[in-house]
Amino acid sequence: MLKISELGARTGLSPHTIRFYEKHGLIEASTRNEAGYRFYNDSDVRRAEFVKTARNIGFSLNDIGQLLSIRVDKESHSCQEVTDITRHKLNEVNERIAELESMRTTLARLLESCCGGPEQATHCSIMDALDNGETASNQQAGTA
Amino acid sequence: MLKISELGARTGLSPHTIRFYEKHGLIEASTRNEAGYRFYNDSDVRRAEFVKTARNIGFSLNDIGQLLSIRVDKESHSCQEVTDITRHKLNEVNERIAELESMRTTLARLLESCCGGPEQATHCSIMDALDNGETASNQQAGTA
DNA sequence: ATTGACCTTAGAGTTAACTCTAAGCTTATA
DNA sequence: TATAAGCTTAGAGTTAACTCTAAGGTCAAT
Repeated sequence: MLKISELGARTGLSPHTIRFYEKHGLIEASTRNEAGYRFYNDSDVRRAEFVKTARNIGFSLNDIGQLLSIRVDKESHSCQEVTDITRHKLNEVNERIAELESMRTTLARLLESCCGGPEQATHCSIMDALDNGETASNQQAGTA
Repeated sequence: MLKISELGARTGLSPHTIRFYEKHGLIEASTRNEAGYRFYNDSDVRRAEFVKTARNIGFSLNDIGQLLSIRVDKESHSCQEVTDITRHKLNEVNERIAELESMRTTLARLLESCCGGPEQATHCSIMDALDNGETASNQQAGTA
């Protein structure tokens, strides 16, 4: 039976975070001593490790709550429910990557266009581009 | 001279957001009428459009504040200051993309491993993987 | 018995970037 | 002249996931 700081050492979560997760129904201490101290048995530890793993992968606490409710009663849930959650997360991740890649393209183009030196920014091509409303989907060509 | 809702239509920002940006020093209305209504001249509009462009690219409001302080006095700032801000943002974006790609790899692997069907989740390979602490940097091979 | 480390709770604070509300003027339209 | 649409302010609420604080009780070691 582990105390909260020991569970923290085991999982890499702080005691604060463990209590926070408990408040949100993700982790529980199945026993307490007379003084109210939390004690975690093997099953509690495995659940906490599940939470940490899912968190590392990038699932939100809300997603993890859904995965846990499947985990405690697998017979009543299907693989499809699990893949739905996973696929939904993958879609979110893909969308976010696409946004960031668009930003990356624009930022890289801006950096290429500017000398980056100690010159006054009076004719800085990055400032010009921002003034001219240039974004990823809107590259100006030439000098009009 | 545009009223706040007209500037909103021009930039795609809501009046609420424009006031919020004003509170943070990003946008200003250089004149007000007797009743206190904001009016935006051409220079104000260009500044607001600069803000919107920078925002679209992905700069934070804090970054934009720095870019604006260069913009209003370009002679006192160098191209290097501009590229420093840009490069820093690009680094952030690259780091975040790397994290998300790691998540994507793991999520895709999980999805491939699971049938995704109406079967009970009792032996779901995604649930098993989460129980076994599998992450992007930690692929288990075989059945040990 | 004392000290220090650790535990408890409720609740507030953090961050970013909005978003909304309430109460009350002002302006434009019919 | 109504009336609706739009403007003003200060300030509160939202979201996610923590993170910290205060005030106090407990436990292990000396």
